[in-house]
Amino acid sequence: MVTSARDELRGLAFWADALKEDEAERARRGISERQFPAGAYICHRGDKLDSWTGVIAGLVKIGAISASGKAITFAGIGAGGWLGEGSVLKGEPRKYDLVALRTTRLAMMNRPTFMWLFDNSVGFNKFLVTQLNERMGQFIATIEHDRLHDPTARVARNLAWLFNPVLYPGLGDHIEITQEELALLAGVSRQIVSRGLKVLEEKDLIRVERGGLTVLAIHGLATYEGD
DNA sequence: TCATTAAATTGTT
DNA sequence: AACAATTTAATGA
Repeated sequence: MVTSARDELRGLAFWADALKEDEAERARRGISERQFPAGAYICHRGDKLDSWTGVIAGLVKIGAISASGKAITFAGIGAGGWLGEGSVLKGEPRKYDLVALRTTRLAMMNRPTFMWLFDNSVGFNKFLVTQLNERMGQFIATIEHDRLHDPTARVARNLAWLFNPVLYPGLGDHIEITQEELALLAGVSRQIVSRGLKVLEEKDLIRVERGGLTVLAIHGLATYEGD
């Protein structure tokens, strides 16, 4: 049976649907896979990692270390998410750290391929604009709710990010993430996550399972502000 | 298939 | 941070 480049890509990049066959072929050739063990740094701030990066399986934390030495999480990226288009577009060094929170497989598209798609593919650009716009909205919302000190609300927000249906369309309503990993994302202790998830479950926003959870009301999660 | 053991995850203090 | 309880995975009869 004949499999097109687009079919091959579809398994690891949902945006391949928006590409024409020759574009998909080019994209596939420019992508290589790498694997990182749990806890490994994928890149440090300042590195010139000029590859556009997609998460095939696993979980990646985007964060930084502030001047005062505190670790800050900007976002968590689950399977199906792509990141780094900003740094690749501008040819700049990364402005943040990437850490694999668990064993993670990444698809890395080299810069020439990325730039070629950027210059030639309408479908690819549509995807990029959507992605950038959605991320922008996410950060605005973060700033708006800057005074979110209720730890449960922070957990809720980080969860809502992971489930952003625009950024990660392939994802269902279920995700496999341990409470420990969620604690690393939200920047709170595992105990807080444990209690927080129970609160959210009581409010029928999620259903807690072992080694994962199911989201029942994504909007409620995103707007949860505590009591 | 079932029982035992080890490892991982979660709830609590 | 440490501990106990619970669930899953792995192993071998």
